[in-house]
Amino acid sequence: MTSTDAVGRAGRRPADKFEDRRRQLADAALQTLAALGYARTSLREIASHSDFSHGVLHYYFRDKVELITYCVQRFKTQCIERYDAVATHATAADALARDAGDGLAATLESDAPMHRLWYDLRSQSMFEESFRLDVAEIDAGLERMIWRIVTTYAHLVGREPACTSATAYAAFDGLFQQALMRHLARDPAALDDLRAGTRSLLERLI
Amino acid sequence: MTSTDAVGRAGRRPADKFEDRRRQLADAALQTLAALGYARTSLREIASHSDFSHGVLHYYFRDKVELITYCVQRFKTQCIERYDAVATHATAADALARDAGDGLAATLESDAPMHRLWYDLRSQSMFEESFRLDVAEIDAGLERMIWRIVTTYAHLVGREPACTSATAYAAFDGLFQQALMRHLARDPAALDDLRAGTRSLLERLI
DNA sequence: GAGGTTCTTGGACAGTCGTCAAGAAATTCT
DNA sequence: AGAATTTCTTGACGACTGTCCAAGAACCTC
Repeated sequence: MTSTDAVGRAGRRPADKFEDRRRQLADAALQTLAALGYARTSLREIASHSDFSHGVLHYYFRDKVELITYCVQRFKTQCIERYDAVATHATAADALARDAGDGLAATLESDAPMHRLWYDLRSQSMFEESFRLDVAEIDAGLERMIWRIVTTYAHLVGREPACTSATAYAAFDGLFQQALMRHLARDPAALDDLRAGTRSLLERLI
Repeated sequence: MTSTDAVGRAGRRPADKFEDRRRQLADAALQTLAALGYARTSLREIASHSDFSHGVLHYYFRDKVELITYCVQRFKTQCIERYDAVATHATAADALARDAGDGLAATLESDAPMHRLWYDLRSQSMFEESFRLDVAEIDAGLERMIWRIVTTYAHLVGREPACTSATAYAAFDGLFQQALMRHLARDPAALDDLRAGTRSLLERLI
């Protein structure tokens, strides 16, 4: 029976193989979620985006909840790594503002499906308590990234931030979300407005 | 056949009765959506929140898409009416800032399920094109409301807004969304932080 | 290569979904 | 009042869902 018990199996000898397969399946699930949204993602749809049949999902995950939770956590680590890599080694304030705006616009354009998945999952967390912890941790990581940019910018112009970390993140998050929606609606000005808005917010929040 | 054709029926004589019932069913649907979220709302669940059985939904709506679309439009009119009623007849800047923060905090606390439905539907609109138009109109109405507050505040302190209407709305929307999530997670500081953040943003954006 | 373990498949299950149609019930009209 | 029409209920349908399982393929060790 242990051979079909994902939890018991997870801690065993060739844990690498087992965990690798979990990651592989979770990536297929994330790809499906980003394409269809949470409401329309089924296990068979996930399996069809992978190299396996739908039955294998219950060999590596106890049930759908564990799979989705694992996906959210995996998504979280990817986000944190990504955002921790955002370099803020600019030496001039306006260069930093430009780089920040360009960076946000670049990831919005290239990773739009991933970002809309993030907002979808965050909305789900308002209905499903089981998602809240992971979502809150991702949010905290994003808030730290924004705060690093804001404080660095402030110091480059010889000032201090004039708002809390939470307020700064909320403002940038709202800006990014609006830009994402407009970009998905094929508004050609969405990216430029995001760049301009980033600059405007940076100037205003310090 | 016209008796079972919702579209053909809608334009007939006692159109009031027919339209009233559509509104009644749509309200039951909105109540269900606010409670369960979009992903878990089924027609039978909606009917159980009304005084009718599930079959009647297809008498008043062609299919589920038309029902949900009708709900979004109805939700929109309620929002626009509500936000157009937000009085900005304060005569002092700090009184307006306080009223705005109190107003946002009050509706967040009393209508939290409705607000999380809004963010849920807005996320869905990033996946389902059919929602985008209505969602964009609600967003535009919200943006106008925020802009009225910002401009009124600016004029009360003898200045002009220092950002675009879109940027101001994005910032306040992000602030409100963060506060809503924290409030739903039973963070006792969520409402106070929303009030403080509102004041902070008003001061910063002009 | 044989035997045992691990992995994967594909089908079956019980339940739920949106949809529809037949007829009962309620209402309106004459 | 009865007839006609509108409104609503009930039960069914095919499709899809998450879950589970028997069977076999693939892999490894001896």
